[in-house]
Amino acid sequence: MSLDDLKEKGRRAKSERLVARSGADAKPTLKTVAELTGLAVTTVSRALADAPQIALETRQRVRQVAADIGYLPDRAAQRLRTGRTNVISLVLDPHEEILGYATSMINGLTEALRGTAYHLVITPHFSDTPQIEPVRHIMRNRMADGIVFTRTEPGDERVKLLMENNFPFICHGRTELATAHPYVDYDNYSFAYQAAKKLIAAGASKLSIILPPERFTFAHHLKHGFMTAVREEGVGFEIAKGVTLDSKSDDIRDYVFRRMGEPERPDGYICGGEVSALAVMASAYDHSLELGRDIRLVAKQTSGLFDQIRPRVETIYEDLTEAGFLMGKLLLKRIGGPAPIHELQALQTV
Amino acid sequence: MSLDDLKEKGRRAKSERLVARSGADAKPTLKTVAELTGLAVTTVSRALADAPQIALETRQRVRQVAADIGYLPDRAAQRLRTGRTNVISLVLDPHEEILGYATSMINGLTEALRGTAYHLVITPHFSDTPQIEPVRHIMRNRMADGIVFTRTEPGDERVKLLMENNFPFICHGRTELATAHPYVDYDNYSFAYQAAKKLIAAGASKLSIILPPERFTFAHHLKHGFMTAVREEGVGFEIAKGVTLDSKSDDIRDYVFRRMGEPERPDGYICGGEVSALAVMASAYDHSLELGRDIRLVAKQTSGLFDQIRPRVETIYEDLTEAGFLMGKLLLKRIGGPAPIHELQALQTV
DNA sequence: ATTGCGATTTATAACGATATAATTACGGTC
DNA sequence: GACCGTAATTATATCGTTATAAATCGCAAT
Repeated sequence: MSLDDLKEKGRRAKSERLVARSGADAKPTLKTVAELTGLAVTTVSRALADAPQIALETRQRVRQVAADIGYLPDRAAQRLRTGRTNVISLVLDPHEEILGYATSMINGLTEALRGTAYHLVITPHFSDTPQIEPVRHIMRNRMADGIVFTRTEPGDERVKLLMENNFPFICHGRTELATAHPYVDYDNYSFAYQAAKKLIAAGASKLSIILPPERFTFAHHLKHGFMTAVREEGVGFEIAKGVTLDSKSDDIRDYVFRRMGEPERPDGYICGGEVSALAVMASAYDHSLELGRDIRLVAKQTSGLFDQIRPRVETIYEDLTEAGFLMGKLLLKRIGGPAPIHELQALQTV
Repeated sequence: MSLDDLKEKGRRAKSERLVARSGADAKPTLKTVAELTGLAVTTVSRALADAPQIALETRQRVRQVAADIGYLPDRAAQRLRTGRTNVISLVLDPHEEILGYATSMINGLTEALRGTAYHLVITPHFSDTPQIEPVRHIMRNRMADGIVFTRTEPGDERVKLLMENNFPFICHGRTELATAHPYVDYDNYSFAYQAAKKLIAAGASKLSIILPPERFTFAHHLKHGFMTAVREEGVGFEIAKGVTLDSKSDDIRDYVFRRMGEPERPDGYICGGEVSALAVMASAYDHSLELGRDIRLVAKQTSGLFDQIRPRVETIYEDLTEAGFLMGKLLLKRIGGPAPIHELQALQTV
């Protein structure tokens, strides 16, 4: 086909388009583009997919026309035909009400998904059903191309299930399974270790740490880092009993308040979350104990919140937005092709 | 479980999948149910839809078989055929970093959507594109059956667009347009009014309020409530200049701190958000001003955060989770059939 | 027996995309 | 000019569902 022919074809297409404009306000489909270009639907499809068998010239022309009329492929049709959903599911545990936890993750994820065809679907996991249910459901019914979840456990059933079925996923936190799996984690060991060292260096003689529920892997990491530090320093310590970072904040405060009134009370607290840190501060306040003198505190900071808290508290930062972003990117890499797992792991430093 | 065990399990899963191609383990479709019941696909479809033309006995039998084999309709196919997406889009502004704002909304929304066929998709609205873009995109390309958005403006373009096109939506906050539209709002007028009255009753003589950016309707409501109260009481007042609730929290603190060092400083602050309230508290602390004596504060509380803040701060509660829940329910009602708009409006009391 | 009718069920055709197989066009070779 | 191979395009079938139209059945009325 000569250049002139192509130009002619283009002109024809253009005028037809003007005619069609008035006729159909309807949503443009491949058929629309096909009619405008005078090509077959199949050709248009392949042209837009940049298939090498389609002449470069044609590809460009199709691309142009598609852009002109604002053609966007129908997700449902693509999904039905290809089996790909273009959906990433974020399984959220409503217990994670730790202020901006979910928000930060979501912001990071959407940023990672930006410019891709992927949509982010929030799948709640209601407390009256087993943790694994939403994951199984998404996988079995192909509701998404990839799953993101959090609060990973040492022998996490979700990880097992997804690995067995070779289903793309990424989780925040990691298991203790022998098999490697994709994850993004924060170095909670170092967090607790360094927090303890800081407290001790500041003069604390008996440390206390409030841990997450024991079923989560990061509870073990925190505990391990904590124990290593206190043993190295030979300092007194205790682990908060009866409350966890998941407890209602009032319960945490009640516990800490009570403990502060007892003999041999701890004088250094490590808090893995912002709310629990505030609860410790409130307890100290209610006991008229002065922070930084009677009681010391190192908290994990995941938002800008503690910049406004007085008296100033020593914090160590965990970037959850970045974690979300990383998870998104790694998951996309995994979905694109089966990337080697060692490339799908990331440990954020303290 | 050992590495080899996992690998073996993986292999098994893989081969099962291959064998299952046409077997009973394949994802069940209408066709599967049709074959099992000896009925036509059409009949099964209608039976599951509880069409009255299908014999009751048949309906029950189909329902039973479908349940037995765990049949679930394919969303993509349904969407393609019916045009309904079974998706609700929540358009999120990443600027809404007001701690748990988004999380609360999402929790409420998922609770409202629970048990329905609707999925919640998070659509971010990036600051480098016009606010209306994601909404227009969702509407034009039928990416969702309904839209939820927040931070409504007096002449909100999104509301106009969606109303004009009769597209189901609900927003948090309301416009000042002549046309009624669905919304869920909080009574910010009363909030500011009552907050001011509380401060005055407690002895404050010059009030200050930090407002949201002026383009949002609720900024006007807050201002109006505030102004009404201070005029009624004939007390001094000012409106924070140069900072809004959307400002970086450090900037808010810097502003308040500076203002507190100047003559004729306000002695009563009204904060529409938790972070700004903390910034005021931090400023007071940094000036060694005592809260409740030198400076008073009434804050809007949307989480349990302030239960842990000391000294205790007077707050007025806004339930964002409930707002999300309400929005979900009202939107579903609107989607189900065109409910009269007056039934789709809710004003949460202070 | 034939017709008609309501009650059920079924066949067919789409929705919009893509994978696969088939077709056309074109230049070069003998 | 017939033949071939490559490049480019097109036809057909299909994903799983539902809307529409058509068909079947049993039974009563004629």
